[in-house]
Amino acid sequence: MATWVKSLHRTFTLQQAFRLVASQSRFCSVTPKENELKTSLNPENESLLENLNLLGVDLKMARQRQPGVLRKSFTNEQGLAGFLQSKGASRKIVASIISRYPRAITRSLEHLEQRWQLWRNILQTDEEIVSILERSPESFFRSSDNENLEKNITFLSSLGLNKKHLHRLLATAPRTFSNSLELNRQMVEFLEDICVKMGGNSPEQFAKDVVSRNIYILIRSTKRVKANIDNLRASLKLSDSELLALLQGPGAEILDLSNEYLKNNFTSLEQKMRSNGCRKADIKKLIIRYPIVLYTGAATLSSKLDCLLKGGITMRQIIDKPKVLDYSTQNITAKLEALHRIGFDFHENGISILDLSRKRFEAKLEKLVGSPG
DNA sequence: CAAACCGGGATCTGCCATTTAA
DNA sequence: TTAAATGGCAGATCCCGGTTTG
Repeated sequence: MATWVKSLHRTFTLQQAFRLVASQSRFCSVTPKENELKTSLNPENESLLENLNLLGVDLKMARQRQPGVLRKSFTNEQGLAGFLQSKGASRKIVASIISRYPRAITRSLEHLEQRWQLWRNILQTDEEIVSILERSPESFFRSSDNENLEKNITFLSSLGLNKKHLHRLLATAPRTFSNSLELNRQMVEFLEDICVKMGGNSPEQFAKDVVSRNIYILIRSTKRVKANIDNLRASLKLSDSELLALLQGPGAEILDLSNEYLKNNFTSLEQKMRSNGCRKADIKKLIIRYPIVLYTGAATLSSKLDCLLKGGITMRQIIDKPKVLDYSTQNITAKLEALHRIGFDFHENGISILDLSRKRFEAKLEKLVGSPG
């Protein structure tokens, strides 16, 4: 009874009252067999199921994800639906949200209103929030702790992240804001510790730089990030200052990769380069200058390198100009073909031309054709 | 002027396991 | 003992163009 009373603070509809009576009478009339005792004592709420059905919710999916929600006596599916629709979500979106994260229907209007406002402090429009909820309902609904959300915003701001950073963070890694403040704090402190241990003198700046360069870092475990840092340091034999510079710079982008994936990518790149006559120093140089090379899966990277080598480009040139690896194999192939047609000489002219956006490349190509040389 | 530098945009969730709360 | 809350995991690039530099 106590829990019922507690949940009564939110809108109490006639429908919900009816549902209570219905489920009680069902409870009384059933004489369960022993092996069915559990489910019969706490069956799914029929009128809730009906409600959800009317909303277009995929019950099978909801049941599979959070079965307990379907057994609750008091829920707020209508309030939630109305709320989301008032923010511009279509019926279909609402149904999809509830199907994928049923617990959403346990939130009160008051709570929803408050949480939405907090998100609106960072995101400009309701549409933007709706699109994030559609993408990832869990990020918004998994935690019911608005106070914690508020503290997170304060905390992240205190790191020196400005409005634009926060926007990017919430828009692309919304889970960050549902983390407990403590978890976020741990990651930040972990990063600051790294900086201090490596002899850096501005740990706060370091942490801020890493977070703003890798917006996914706060939804990773410190264990994972630590393992990646340790592996990078060991496999590249980095000094403290080298490591610090790498992490504070472009290296931050690969810290959130899963440990095995990063390790595999490194090993396979190393092998590939060795078999093409590179030495340890070459490998180190490439990765330090262009750590994102490790972001690419082994198979993809390998065929990309093959494509370049086959096109008459040397490993040496790639190491000196790693940005050419930015583009897809397909893109590179097309450029190589176009350049081959006009007899472009990479030895003479370098490979910078490959590291050009489509527009710039085409403009360049036109010039080369127009004035041969 | 071209080349080099540099950062940002799109996207990045959905599930499972464990801990905590009622 | 449930359900809620929370933490953590695997997954796996490409492209563009403004600005600075030479």
